[in-house]
Amino acid sequence: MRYSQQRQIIKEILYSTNSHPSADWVYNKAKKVMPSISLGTVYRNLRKLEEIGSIKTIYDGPTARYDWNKKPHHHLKCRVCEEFIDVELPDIKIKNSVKQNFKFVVENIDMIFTGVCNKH
Amino acid sequence: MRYSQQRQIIKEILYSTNSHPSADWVYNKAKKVMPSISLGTVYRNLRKLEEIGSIKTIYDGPTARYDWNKKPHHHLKCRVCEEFIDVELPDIKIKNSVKQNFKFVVENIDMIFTGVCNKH
DNA sequence: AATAGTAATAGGAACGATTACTATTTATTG
DNA sequence: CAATAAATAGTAATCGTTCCTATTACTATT
Repeated sequence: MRYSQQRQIIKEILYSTNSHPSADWVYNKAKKVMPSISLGTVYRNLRKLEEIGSIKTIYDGPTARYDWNKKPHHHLKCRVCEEFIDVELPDIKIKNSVKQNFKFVVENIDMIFTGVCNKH
Repeated sequence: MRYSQQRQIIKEILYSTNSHPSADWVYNKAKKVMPSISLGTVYRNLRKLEEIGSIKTIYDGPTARYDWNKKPHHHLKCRVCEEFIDVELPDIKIKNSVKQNFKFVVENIDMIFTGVCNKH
């Protein structure tokens, strides 16, 4: 994959926040650095960054959000401030329970805990 | 809320399957019973059924799926057959762990286990 | 430094899922 | 059975995302 300034900017924006932003948020931030950047470029590069394993995609209802944190982890979603908070939780037991009880080979677990965070 | 035949049909379709169907799937099934039904009516009534607590909505990427099973439960998603399978799992421990370690009041937990089911 | 080759871009059209709008129909209630 | 208001069908609009295409810009080679 060839270097591109646009992709570099997008990557830096993602790596500078914990807010698990949407593509549109990234696009608006990127426009401040490079006004000519297009939304399609943002989507294409987010997909590429995901492909090469630089970022992860999480889904918040119908919209995708992007996360630089590649360590396996789950998310707390505060319904007051709408923030996503990363949490590393031991999920081995629950994974094994699913494997044994349902003969289902688990490859990935997504957990979203919705509630109220400690700021409220 | 006033009775409507359309809503009744939609509800019956949902309650007759375990496949966690999308709005479009419900629409196509409903058309077989009532050819004049419109897609907007399906969406409006799915929303209403959710509002009054008759069904639950789960998100599969950009598309919503609807579930008559109101008992708290999680989902296994087979990446081969694309089926969603309901599972009741004890999540009290993990919930308390989140509460204690992150001072986060958990109101709801959504877990999606992606992998391969026992048919493959 | 100029060139060729090709990957990446900007901008806009297209797409799938969903919601909004509006004139018409239909359930409910006196 | 007539009045009223909620629900509908059909269609336009919206949202998030992907696709398309002519143009631009990295990079390797001269």
